[in-house]
Amino acid sequence: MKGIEPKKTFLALPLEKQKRIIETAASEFAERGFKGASLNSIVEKVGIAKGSLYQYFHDKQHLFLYVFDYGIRLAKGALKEIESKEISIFEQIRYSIFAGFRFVKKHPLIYQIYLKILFEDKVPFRKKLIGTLRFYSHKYLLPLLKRAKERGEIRPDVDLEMAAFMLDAMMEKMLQAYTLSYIDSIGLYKADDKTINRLVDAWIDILKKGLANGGID
Amino acid sequence: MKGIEPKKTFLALPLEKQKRIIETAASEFAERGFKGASLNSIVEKVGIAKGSLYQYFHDKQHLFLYVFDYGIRLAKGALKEIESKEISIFEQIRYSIFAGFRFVKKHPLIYQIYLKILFEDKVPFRKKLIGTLRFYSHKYLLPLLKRAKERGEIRPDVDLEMAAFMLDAMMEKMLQAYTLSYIDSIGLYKADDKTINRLVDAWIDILKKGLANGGID
Amino acid sequence: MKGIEPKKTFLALPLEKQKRIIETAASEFAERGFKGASLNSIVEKVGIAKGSLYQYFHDKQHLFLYVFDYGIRLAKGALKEIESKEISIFEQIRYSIFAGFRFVKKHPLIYQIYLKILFEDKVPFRKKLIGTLRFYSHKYLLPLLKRAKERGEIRPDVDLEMAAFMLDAMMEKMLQAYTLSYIDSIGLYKADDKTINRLVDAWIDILKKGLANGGID
Amino acid sequence: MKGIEPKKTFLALPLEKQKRIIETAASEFAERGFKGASLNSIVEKVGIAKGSLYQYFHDKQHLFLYVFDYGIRLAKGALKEIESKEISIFEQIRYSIFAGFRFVKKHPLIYQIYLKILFEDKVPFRKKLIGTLRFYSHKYLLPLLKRAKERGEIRPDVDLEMAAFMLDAMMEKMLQAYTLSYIDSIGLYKADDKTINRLVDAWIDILKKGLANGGID
DNA sequence: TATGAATGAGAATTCATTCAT
DNA sequence: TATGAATGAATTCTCATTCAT
Repeated sequence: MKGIEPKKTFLALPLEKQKRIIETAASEFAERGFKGASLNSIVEKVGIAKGSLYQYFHDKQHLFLYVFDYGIRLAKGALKEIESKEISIFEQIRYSIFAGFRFVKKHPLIYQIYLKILFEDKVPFRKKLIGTLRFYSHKYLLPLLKRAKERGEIRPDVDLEMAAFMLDAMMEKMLQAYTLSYIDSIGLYKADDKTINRLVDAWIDILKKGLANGGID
Repeated sequence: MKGIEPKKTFLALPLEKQKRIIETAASEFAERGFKGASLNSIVEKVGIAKGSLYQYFHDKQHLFLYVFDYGIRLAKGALKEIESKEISIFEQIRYSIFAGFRFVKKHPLIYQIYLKILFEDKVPFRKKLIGTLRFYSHKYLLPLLKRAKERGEIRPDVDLEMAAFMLDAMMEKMLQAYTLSYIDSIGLYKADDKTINRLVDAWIDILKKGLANGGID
Repeated sequence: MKGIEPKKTFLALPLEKQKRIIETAASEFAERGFKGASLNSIVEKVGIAKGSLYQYFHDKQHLFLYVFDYGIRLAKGALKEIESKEISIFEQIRYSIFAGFRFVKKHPLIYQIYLKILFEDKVPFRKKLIGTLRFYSHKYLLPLLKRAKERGEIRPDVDLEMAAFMLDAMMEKMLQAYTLSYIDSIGLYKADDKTINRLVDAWIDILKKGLANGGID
Repeated sequence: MKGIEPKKTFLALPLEKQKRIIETAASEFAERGFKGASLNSIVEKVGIAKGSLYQYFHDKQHLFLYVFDYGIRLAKGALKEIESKEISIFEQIRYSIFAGFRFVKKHPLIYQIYLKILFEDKVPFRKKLIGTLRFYSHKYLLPLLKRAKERGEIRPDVDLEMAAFMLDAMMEKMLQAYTLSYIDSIGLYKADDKTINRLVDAWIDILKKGLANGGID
């Protein structure tokens, strides 16, 4: 992605300070969205002067993009490993979901920012951002499913694109439920770890029945 | 729900004027989100004085909540009819989805507000909103599924809460795909009417295989 | 000139208050130029809230243009009467100069603003402004000279455009000298009223010798 | 002039570097005026650190004054040669004008700064600048005219101070017309080279008639 | 009850100046 | 001597909210 470089002043900062700034900013964006976030509030929390932030980032948008990009890099790493595992498609899906869970547990703000931006109109670069980060997207799921079909794990008459859409929907929803419950304990679905496990198992079960060759594998 | 009552002055207004105010506000909130929406802009479009708005609603948040509540009431109405239809659970689901489509087509702003607000702002505010919407999967879908199980349309070992969650996720994602493509042609999945139809068909098909008694049809 | 209307809120103000605002703004623009003028400073001097100024004028530029236009209207009036007087061209010139003097004495800030703007690049509308207000410009002087030539007051071989340019230069310089000395008593040319009178007389004298038919009238 | 000395560190710099700094600063001041000029922008263009500029000059104002003074010295040099020429006063004037033209063509920024500053900012600042420039009409023109009168080239009854003022005004206006048309084609008087030549000729002609001994040539 | 002018806190951003290295 | 990061006051402008009429 272009135009997300911070000024070199920022990169010259002690890593500890860089991190403090990014995480404070992430927390502000996560809580208030792009428009709502206040640079005033960020500098105050970090404990630097207003002008300093502008030594580090060209403007609010650049700061946001950098924080977001930082999140993207973290997220991409989290899913990489699974693709190559020699396990059935259903196991891959299960792993992916739990990789997602681990990710939002470790970096809750990043996913929150993603959720915030998803439907905020006036983030000028919204389309680009959404395209960049769909946690379990076509790009990730469809190849997985195709290979599974070739291996005979999925019935030949299954509409793979449909299946990818369905998986995406489910996985993202689960992530949302997990995140929300994790972050502010709204507990929409009483989504504690135990319940989540049960949901995932039940879902994989239905999936198998719906997609797998020969039904109950 | 508490705190969403407008002042009495608003309810004393001619219905036509009430409607004009709500719909203008809805359009502003849909376009700019809660924080971004400008009361200035609303009163200007409606053609009333700024002070008047404060005669009708205590503050911006109250106005927003009332508009949102208004949307909820519309949505509930749209689903009422289906519950009573004497058709299989899978047909009910199909009907529900298309009812949703018709709804967002008829009241695009309402759904947009919902999307905007889904992850916006401070927790207590959001909690109230989302809590309201759980009605869909728990109060609407779960009873539907329970009755279907009783009628033997669904395998006895299916985890109904899980299934409700799954249906909810799918329907919401479809609505999102439909709405987004409808509203600003982001078209994450190129979800034109034809594609949507195909998705729904394929999905109902998988659902049947996953949930229905008799397994692989 | 377009786009110089203040908001109606401003026009609804008591005339006394309108005047106080315009004159305070004029004084600020005169002292600091367009870029340098501070709205903060203006509202503080006037004793109104920062937001109020924005109820009156769309932005800094609109405020400036209004103040400037207000000056233009004053200036145009000051020169109108002379054109029609039944006196020799040299008397008309003398009258014009003193009309200018009276004007800058009465409205010193207006002329100062004009001088400020003359060479300030970043006033976006600079070209238009300069075109609008050249105190003794071609548009004003050339017709005067043409009629004088027709009446035989000026030698037929005089290049009128050149003469207009020359008159313009002289008159404007005199105005500047007068203004500067009047405003901050720099006294570039010890340009007190007496000296100014002597300068004007001597100059008209040279002019007659240079331009008039038959030399010494 | 007091207060325009740079710090010793600046004078210790290689001449080439001094020049680069002054000319870059001149270009910035010319383009944006005193208030508008950004030290950030200057140091960036020159390629030195911001702190360094403060090693060389006490502050922004000192830098500006030094740049301006540098221009004055250049201008004085340009006029030196003419004074000693053994030609009639009218020829000297003609030469002076064209010397001025050549100067603004060679150092357009210097003259622009002069124009910018002419009426800018607080009085004491300006007083210093304009005082400096009076040298032209009083220290340069007046002696020229006195000698011409002694040589009998000018009528004995001519008010020389007045004449100096007049010449000054004309020459400045011509320079302005020339510069403005040269710099940004505002072309108040469409003052292209040809027109300028015609203006100068016509003007010298009128001057002769107005000032010269023997009157109507 | 309706109005809309007034308010002032708060937004993002700029920039001359300082100072530790 | 040279550096450039840090500062914070100042800039223009927005907007929810109040309140006198």
